[in-house]
Amino acid sequence: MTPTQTPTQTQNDASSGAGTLDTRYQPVPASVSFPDLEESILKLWQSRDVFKRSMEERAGGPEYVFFEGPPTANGRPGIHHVLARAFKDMFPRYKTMQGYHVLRKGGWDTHGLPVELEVERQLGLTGKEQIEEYGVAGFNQMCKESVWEYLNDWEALTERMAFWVSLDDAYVTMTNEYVQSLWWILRQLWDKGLLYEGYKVVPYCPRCGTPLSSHELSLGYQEGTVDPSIFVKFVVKGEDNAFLMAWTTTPWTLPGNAALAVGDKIDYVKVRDRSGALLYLAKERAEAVLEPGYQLLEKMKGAALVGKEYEPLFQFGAAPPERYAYVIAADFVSTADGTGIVHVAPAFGADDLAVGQAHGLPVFQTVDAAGQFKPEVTPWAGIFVKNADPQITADLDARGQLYKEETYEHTYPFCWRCDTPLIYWAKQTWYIRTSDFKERLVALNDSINWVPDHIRSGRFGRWLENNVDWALGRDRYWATPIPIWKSDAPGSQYMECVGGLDELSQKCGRDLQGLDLHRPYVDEITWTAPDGGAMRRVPELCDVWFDSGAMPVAQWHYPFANQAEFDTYQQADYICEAVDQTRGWFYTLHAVSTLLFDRPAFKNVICLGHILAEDGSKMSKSRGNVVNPWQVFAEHGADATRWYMYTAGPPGNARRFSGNLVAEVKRRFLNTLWNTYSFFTVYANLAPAADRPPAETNNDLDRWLLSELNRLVREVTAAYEAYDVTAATRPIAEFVDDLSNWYVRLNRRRFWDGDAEALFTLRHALVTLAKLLAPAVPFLSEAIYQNLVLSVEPDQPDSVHLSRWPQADASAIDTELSAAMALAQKVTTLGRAARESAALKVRQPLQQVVVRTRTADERTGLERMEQLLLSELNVKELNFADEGAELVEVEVFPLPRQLGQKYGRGYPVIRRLFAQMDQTELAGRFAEGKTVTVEADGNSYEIEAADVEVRRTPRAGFALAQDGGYLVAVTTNLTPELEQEGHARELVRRVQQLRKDTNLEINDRIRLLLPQTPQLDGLLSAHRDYVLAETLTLEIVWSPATENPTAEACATFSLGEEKVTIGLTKFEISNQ
RNA sequence: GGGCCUGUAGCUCAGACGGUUAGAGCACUGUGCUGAUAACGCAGGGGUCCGUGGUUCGAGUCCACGCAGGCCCA
Repeated sequence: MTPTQTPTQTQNDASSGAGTLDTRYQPVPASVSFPDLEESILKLWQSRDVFKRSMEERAGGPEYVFFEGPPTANGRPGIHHVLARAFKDMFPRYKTMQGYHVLRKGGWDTHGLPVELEVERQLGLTGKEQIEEYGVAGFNQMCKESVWEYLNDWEALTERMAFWVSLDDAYVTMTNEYVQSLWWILRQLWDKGLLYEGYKVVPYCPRCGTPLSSHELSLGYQEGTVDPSIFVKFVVKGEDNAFLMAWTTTPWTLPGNAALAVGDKIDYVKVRDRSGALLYLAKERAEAVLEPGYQLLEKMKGAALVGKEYEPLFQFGAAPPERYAYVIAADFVSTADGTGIVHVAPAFGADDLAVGQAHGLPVFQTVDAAGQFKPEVTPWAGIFVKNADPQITADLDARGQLYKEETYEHTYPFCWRCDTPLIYWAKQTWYIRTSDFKERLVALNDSINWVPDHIRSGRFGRWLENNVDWALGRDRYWATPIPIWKSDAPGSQYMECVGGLDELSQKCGRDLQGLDLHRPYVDEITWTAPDGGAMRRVPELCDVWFDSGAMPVAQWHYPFANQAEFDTYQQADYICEAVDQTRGWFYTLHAVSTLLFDRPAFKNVICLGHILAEDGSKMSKSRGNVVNPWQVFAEHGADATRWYMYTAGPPGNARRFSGNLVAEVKRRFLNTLWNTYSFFTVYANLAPAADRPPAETNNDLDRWLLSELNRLVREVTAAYEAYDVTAATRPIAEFVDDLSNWYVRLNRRRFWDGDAEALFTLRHALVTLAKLLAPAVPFLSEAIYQNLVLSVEPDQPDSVHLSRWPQADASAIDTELSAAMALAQKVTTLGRAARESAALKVRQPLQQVVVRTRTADERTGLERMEQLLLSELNVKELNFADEGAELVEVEVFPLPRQLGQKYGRGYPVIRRLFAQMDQTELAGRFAEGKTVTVEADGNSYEIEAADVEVRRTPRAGFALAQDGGYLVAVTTNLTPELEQEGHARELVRRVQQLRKDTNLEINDRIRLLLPQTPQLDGLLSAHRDYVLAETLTLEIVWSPATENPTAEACATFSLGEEKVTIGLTKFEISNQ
């Protein structure tokens, strides 16, 4: 690694090398099309192969590992992808500039339901039955091709926005290499006993015999469905005639009951009804549910009911081995309807199953795949469950366990195909036993740096704490097959998990190289089981989320190849996706890594909020408010789009997006920077010594700018290190504003004069800015760097993205100067406001400005800025309000922080008393260092000078403005001399306007024609040099412009009381 | 129904630790300045800091309970 460049070294480099007299920069037009500029930069990068070199040239440097969360290329990339890619891009760029080697391997997600649905749509198929008819081989072939449908769009967009990622080296989840790595992982989990077959509750159509996907489910909701609504009395064990009252709209699930759930913070009551039975239910529900005439006996929280055992309603078959039939606490319990006591049937509800798993409850699967009660449910065996509802209700009634029966109207899902009411039904599927690792998942999450921070213990942490086993299996076609083979011998439970293609070849005894590891081909592989059966693959496929979660391993085809690469890149320093990935990729990465390697998969993660339309509504095709990224790029450019994304608000917040919002940042930020850059090149090219750095600048404005610049470098670097994108970008915009509207404006004269120190300072600022901005706006920063650096220092890296990140030079930081300048800016603002209030133009010089600061240090700082203030405010003297007591009014202000802390409720009293006292006398005592003691209501308060702020306000004869304790006043009386000087400035301004109107070049010299009046005569004798120098006048001709035929232009205006007409001609210099 | 987040000017957003008069940009109006700027300066209108209650001498800021919106999960 070469040593990192510091500002000082830049100076040395420049002075030793490049500063020859004939150096020139490319002329930069004042206005620019950023989209055109960006296209040309793209060509430059291509021709110099900069992206590849940004990785190659850092080989051997420390590694910074970025993981690309794989998108699916079967849909068009949208603006939300631009958001994620913009945030993904900036840290690898930053780290590369810091000397790190950052491999940016791309990735594509190619499996899963979205792909299948798209192919179904293309083929006009609906449902699995038709897919099977069409043929799985052909269907999957279509999927394989469909996956790349929008690849070109993705590649083009990625390049256009300058997201540097190696797409030609991307991992692809459907390849045999990738699939084999997944198999290897599953085999590891299998060997550790972490794969098992268990129940999963799915919306299920008993007629079609198939689970429905969530989108199928959404097709079939029907409002106004009428179901039974029964209130069931569960007999409490060990209490006499006491019942837990539960409510259900699905009586057929009662034989599957395993527990009752309460909310532990919900209030419950125990009542005696008219029959004498003791009933437990939620306090809030008692009145609505119970027949009148009950008697309240007791109140308790749900937590007090937890653990209470009850008699199971039914018992079928062998006695259940596990503990069940007791009260548990669950957070899904509410008192919106029912009784606040929820019947839990793990086989028939997702909540039920989850809470059941958490408590180790049994799953009573009493219903078969046809939706009929199984044989062991003897009273109702073979009956379709919905038809059994009345019989079950009647049975409960007969046993005295039905409190009452009603009907209930609600929205219920039906099969969109056959209109059969769906049931929620637990089917057998493959699980990964993640819940065994809950504590490790939580503990390892603690070390991850989440942005925003609250995700760690909030959304993600909560998710981990409530971890349930990962339902891995899917009954579909286009995904990674679960590599488990089962013997088909009757009653056999023999299974093997296959960890790779070679292993599969061995097992079946033939070379399977070239076998497509998808359905249906992989299902054709069988061999003989030890028990004589045929080994056949289980039908399920993997959840696609497992594909992406396994990418740290599978992107390298590990462990079959690339051991070294895997070792280096197995843990990411940085990943970034939108917030919906907390339960998606963020979780699957974390889970796979924890189970396999017991360490987090990533160290830092930015979790982005979503993109909303300009009006804050959701962006969606149906609303027609989707923004096309290409259009925004074409109109405003990728830099502007990126900059908006970074600066619009905290990354975790949802952000509004529109072309208008991008246009605004382009105008305010990019244009300002561009114009400053353009300005620099104009004057640097006019001044031969432009890039000769001065040894050291003594100019306070230069030193201030360098101080601010180095503070900025420090601040931005720290923000990058903390993954705080807003803090890494917004301060740059503020600096550019200061640079353009303060530093450049105040120094115009020096640039005009070709002042080497000013030019060097500005160039240094622009070059440093280009580097600080490179990760965020890669195009504009490249354009500036190419011109300002490479034009004069050809030995520097030939792209800003190959250059080194600037280091803050602490010695250049002058906090006193920075504070003083900030105050000077404030005073200037207030001074102008004061002038405004008295209608005194800035052009008119005034005698005096009087400033009141809050502290003595601030006064010292402002004294250093005296020249600046005099010139900015166009006054002759700077004074401070603590001088000349006769000129000012005095007010003593008790400071709330000091006195509030000291005396608490005494503060308002002190404030009231002080207001009644003689302010001048009071101020005098504090000025002498004395304390003041006031008494009220028997309390005595001692106040020191430090506890008050003495405010002095100029008396009559001043115009003033104040803010936040600061006050600026200017004298309003005009002497003849001041007035004359004002006229001189007015004259200059008019001449300048005339020069402009006649299209003179900036450095053209002129001959000025003036009428000989006493006023102009006097004015010229007092301010002749000033007028000549400002207007580049070589000769004054005392002749009325209107009568002089040589005048090229003339103008008439008022100068005080007098009306004058002036003219000018260009002064031709021979021998030029 | 549960979890997390957000709520400050018409719009986009800042507001460490509770403390002097809640700020900036955009937009609007007026005005001034200008030989870098489709700029810039100044002024004006525009705020129940989502609501209610609490803690405190003092709350946009802390606490509680709500309301609205977003996301995720049911």
